[in-house]
Amino acid sequence: MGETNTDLGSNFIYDIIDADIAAGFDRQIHTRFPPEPNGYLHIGSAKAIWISYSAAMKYNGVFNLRYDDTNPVREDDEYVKSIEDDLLWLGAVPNGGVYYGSDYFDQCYDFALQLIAEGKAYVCDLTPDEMREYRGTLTEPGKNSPWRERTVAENLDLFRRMKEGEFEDGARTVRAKIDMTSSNMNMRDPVIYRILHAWHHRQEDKWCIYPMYDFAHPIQDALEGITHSLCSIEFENHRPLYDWVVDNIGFEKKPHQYEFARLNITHTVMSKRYLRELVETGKVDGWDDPRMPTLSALRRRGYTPSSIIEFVKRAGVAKAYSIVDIRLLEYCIREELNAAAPRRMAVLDPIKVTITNYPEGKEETFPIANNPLEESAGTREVTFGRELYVEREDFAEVPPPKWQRLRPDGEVRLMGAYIVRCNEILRDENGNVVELLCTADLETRNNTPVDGRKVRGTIHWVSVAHAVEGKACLYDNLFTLENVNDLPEGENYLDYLNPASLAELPACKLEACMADAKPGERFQFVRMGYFCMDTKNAGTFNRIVQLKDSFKVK
RNA sequence: UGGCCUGUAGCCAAGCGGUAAGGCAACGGACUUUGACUCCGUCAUUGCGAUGGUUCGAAUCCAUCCAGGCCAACCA
Repeated sequence: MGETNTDLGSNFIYDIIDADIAAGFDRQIHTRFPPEPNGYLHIGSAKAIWISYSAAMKYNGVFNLRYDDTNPVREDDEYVKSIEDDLLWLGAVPNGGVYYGSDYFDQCYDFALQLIAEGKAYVCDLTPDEMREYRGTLTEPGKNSPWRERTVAENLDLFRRMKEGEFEDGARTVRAKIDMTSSNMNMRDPVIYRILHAWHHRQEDKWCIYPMYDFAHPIQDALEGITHSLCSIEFENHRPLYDWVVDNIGFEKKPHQYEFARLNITHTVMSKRYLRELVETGKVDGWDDPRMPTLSALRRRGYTPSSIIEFVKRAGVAKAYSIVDIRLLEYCIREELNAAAPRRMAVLDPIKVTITNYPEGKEETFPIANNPLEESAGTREVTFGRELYVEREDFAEVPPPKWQRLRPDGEVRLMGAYIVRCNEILRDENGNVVELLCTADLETRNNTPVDGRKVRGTIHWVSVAHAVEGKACLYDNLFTLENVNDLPEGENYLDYLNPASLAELPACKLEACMADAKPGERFQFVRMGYFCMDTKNAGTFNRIVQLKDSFKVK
């Protein structure tokens, strides 16, 4: 999955597979990623993808992409397209193929027929309310449906007529005949087929009955030859039903389900339902709004696939509920960009600097390394002149302890160019600093001072006459909730992750920016201490600058 | 208050009866023409949710308790 991710890491899924192999398991390892096409993939999806994909790769196995499209009213082709794009972007090539759960509807129907014929499933006429009543509660057993003992012939007839469209939505269901007294609610005669006259994005109007997830999923897995069906932990309670379906249909090669804890990240909303709500209510510009935790948004922000995979690997795979610090994600992109991304100098909040001993009209260029850590990145020529801008926060009139940057009567290195000394501060009528008058040590010219004195600080600068102006889009984190750290003791902030909280979603702010880029050159930059980085492959975490207005901001 | 799952540092996480890996974060310091990076150091001193027990020896086994997660859609 990308050259930087040949190391598949380790997790307990591998241990399970190792144990299977040690016990004589002789089938080729086969996994799958089964998203429902009802939204865009997000960084939590990346974890699920990585777990299944890496398990297949580690054992020279097979990895399928399968759209789990058994609920026609929620699914859409827009999502199908985006999912495949994002999956491929991550590098998780489905070497086993791309499938649709709905393509197995014929088999699902036949298997349901088979279960009915064997007396293992029946057509139930209970209304939803009645069914709820008969189901019992967490602490009380349910009771058998009055329709549970219908004859096989009658069940078969009814099911066929359900398929023919004879009945209204919800009028009847097909239920697996298991155990209404089970302590596992999923085993209390679960519905496996429902009537739903709806347009399916792929099957169109072919069907008016649809198999439920618990019935369709194990069938899909078995049919595709999946050996290890990996899913998140909320399906743990469904495993007995999964096995029931596999066993009672009588698949020879049985897939097995294993669960892992899903990914949570601090300050980040991962619920697809809420994400969709943000999109649909227009609180964000779309699924790829830079504030979203979707893969498409992260891509737009400049996160690389490998940095996301690295994050997922470092966060680990276990069954314990956890919330990973988003700073780990930021670390992963920082680590990668630091090694590879070309740099530019940039100034967001400019303060003018005039080099008083530098002749008016004169200009010269300095070669500056594009990436000091990577010689092959080469250099660029940056034009220097009498009038410059530097970052306002690189100057401190009253410097704090250990201050290394510009200060009154202090010296600082203009990166790649001269050492300058601040001699005078010019102010407006309100006393605000508007300009610094400096002198350059013209001997230094990108060298150390001839007298051997030490000048510690180094700051970015741009030439007033040559800097390229752009738009900066600044934002922090993904969804940041205000005062998250000030929540009452003992309260889980995830409780606050609801649409009401998200009303406070921070807006993207456009700010001016100047950089030593070429006119029209597109780049994002990341501030990491005091440097900037570029570009189409670069990413971000603390702040982003986009020189081109490549996305709209409300 | 039924069942299943989980509980190791601020955040993740390894550990699977032999004396607490690693990463992120944080904090010192060195280096530095990016206060970045890099480097060095500190960071669970009998402590692994708690309490008992078994054992020469327990984070690892047993019991009880506590805390958190999931489950009562004709969603996935």
